[in-house]
Amino acid sequence: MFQQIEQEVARVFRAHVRSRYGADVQVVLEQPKQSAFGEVAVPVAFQLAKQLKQAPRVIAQQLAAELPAIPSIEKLEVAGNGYINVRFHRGAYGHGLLAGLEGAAAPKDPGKIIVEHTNINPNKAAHIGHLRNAILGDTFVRMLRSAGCPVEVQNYIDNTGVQVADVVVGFHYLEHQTIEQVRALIGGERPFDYVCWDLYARVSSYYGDHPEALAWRAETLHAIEAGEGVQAEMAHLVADAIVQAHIRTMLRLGVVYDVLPRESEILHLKFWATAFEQLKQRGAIHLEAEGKNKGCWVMRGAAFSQDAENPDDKVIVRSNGTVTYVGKDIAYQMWKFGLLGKDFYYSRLLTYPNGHELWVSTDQAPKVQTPRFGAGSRVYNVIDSRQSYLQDVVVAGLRALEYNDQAERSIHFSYEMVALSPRTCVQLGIALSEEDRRRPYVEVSGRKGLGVKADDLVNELIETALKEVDSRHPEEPVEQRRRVAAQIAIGALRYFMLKYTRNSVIAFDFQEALSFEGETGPYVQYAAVRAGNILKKLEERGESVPDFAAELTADAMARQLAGEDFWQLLLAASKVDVAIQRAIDSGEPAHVAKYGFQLAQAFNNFYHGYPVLSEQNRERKTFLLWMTVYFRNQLAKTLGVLGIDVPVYM
RNA sequence: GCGCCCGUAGCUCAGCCGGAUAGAGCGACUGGCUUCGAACCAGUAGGCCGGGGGUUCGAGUCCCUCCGGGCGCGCCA
Repeated sequence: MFQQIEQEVARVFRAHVRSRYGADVQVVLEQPKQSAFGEVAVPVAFQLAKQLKQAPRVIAQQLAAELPAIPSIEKLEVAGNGYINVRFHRGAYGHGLLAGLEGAAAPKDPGKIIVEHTNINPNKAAHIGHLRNAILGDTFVRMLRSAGCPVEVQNYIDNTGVQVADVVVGFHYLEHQTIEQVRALIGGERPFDYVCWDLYARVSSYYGDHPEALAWRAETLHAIEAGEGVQAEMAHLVADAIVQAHIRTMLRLGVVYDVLPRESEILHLKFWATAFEQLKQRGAIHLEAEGKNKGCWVMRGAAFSQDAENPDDKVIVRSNGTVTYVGKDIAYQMWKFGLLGKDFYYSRLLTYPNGHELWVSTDQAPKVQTPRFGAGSRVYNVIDSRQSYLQDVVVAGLRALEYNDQAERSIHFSYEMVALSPRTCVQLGIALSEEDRRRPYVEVSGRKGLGVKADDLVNELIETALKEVDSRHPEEPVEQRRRVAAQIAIGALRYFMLKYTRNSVIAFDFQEALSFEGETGPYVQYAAVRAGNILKKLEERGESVPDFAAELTADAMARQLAGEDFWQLLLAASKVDVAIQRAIDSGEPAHVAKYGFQLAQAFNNFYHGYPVLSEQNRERKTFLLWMTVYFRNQLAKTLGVLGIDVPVYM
């Protein structure tokens, strides 16, 4: 509703400026600095001042006096040096919201959007850095879907890479385990992804002491690529089991996927060979005849490097004929846009509890009809900012193939790393140097096995939340208390990962993450629960929710919204879609989180200032109840976009 | 060396395309529970928006420069 009025205001202003001054301006609308100034501010007089050589204030006065009437607008006021502040017709606005005239705006670009996120090496348990990736990606997907965009969620699985090979080295060469023994571990007491977490760290440190052991890695990689031998079989076993573990971990946070494209199929279905041909034909890469890259197929550094002076070329195919990670990524990116002329086969990996199906790539033609994936019109790759150089190379590859539109629509949705606060390092028993102790944060290393595992963190959050829930609701069933505690824990975690903008390094701190007060997920959840409590209490008293549409006429709305308090509250609550759209445009899920927090603050204000149930005036009480229902719905909608549930009680 | 990111209240961070008096949470200090349950609310203190130049009607925001910090720059992924 807010958006529609904004569009209408901009349209009328633009048309009027064109006919009155013969100038075509893009009318931008702002939020007035102070809410008392009105709902929308139009600074168009400033834009015109230069062209017309007149004071902005004079132009603003002319515009305000002469602008054709807009039904949803009550009046225009000139303020400051030339702002035109717009005041909505409050009764009509409230009545419109009540009548459900929201109407989601149609997406500008109806094509399918692909969002790739999570993308964890399937060789060990997920850690908090992976959580930031998955939560950012998943929330962005929810934002896009909320705005009506069709979205496909991909989680790329590098099941044939060095990291998986290293764990196989650990099982096979260091521990002399057979396939059967590893299989037994998968169903064993200790979570398999935790077992691999430790083993991977051991293998990494073993390489440090015994560099000759790197031959084992080479042998294993070779076996994996050839698809033969016990190491290859073990690699599949390990990767598949770890993928299952990751999917379970992410499901706890409400993160689900549509398809898992795997590197093994990129290899077996010769995606690379196809891409290689295109790259060669179009001259995007060339065979280096001499120098340090002799015998390699390289991409010219000038194509992607920011360093104009002496750009280093990027090796795409090594002199031994094997393709690098970037090369494979170019092929994968081409597939995402439907530019490869090839597709995977798919098989169903599992069905989520809500019925959603998860598919995985395969190299075997299926006997039954399956969905198809890829061929998107816009691609977001949620990848940590440390890989921006490689992402630049991938985009340069598309450009070198003259897929300029697609290069334009390849978006590196980058974010900064999650480090640990020094305090949390000490808590985890990680040794710190004097220097580290003084830093605001300390980077952790998966190879050393240092860091916070995602499941450990979630477990700890649930235990902390459960203590609170138990103390407040000892009479409720244990199972339900656990469910509520889990919802609060996930709310806290998701909000924590979302409250920072993407290019801010998060210094993860247990104490902060475990907090449920202030600007946190539980604060927002609590507001929604409180709204629900009012309605629950109403029914307990034998009253029922009034027929709002029948009782709250536009006149009644106008009366109730005449006061500044209610009007500002309602206005804030009506802007969920505005906030989401703004967050999509700026690529910042944090903006939705911030909005949710402000919405909760607004409701807590309302809750504190206006006892709903004890209100004596009939119209006022009906209005307050409607506000309660409206707030609860808007809070729930915002939380839903953040991937956070509203518990039944708190 | 080159490139990218960051520097805003004691701490952690917001600040939309340059706009009106720079915001929030935490922490500190004062107050508020008669259950629509305080995981809350009200209030106080706290700022040369890293420094310096510029652009303009106007700069936390854009440009240049310096200082400080982080991250990249492999025939690893």
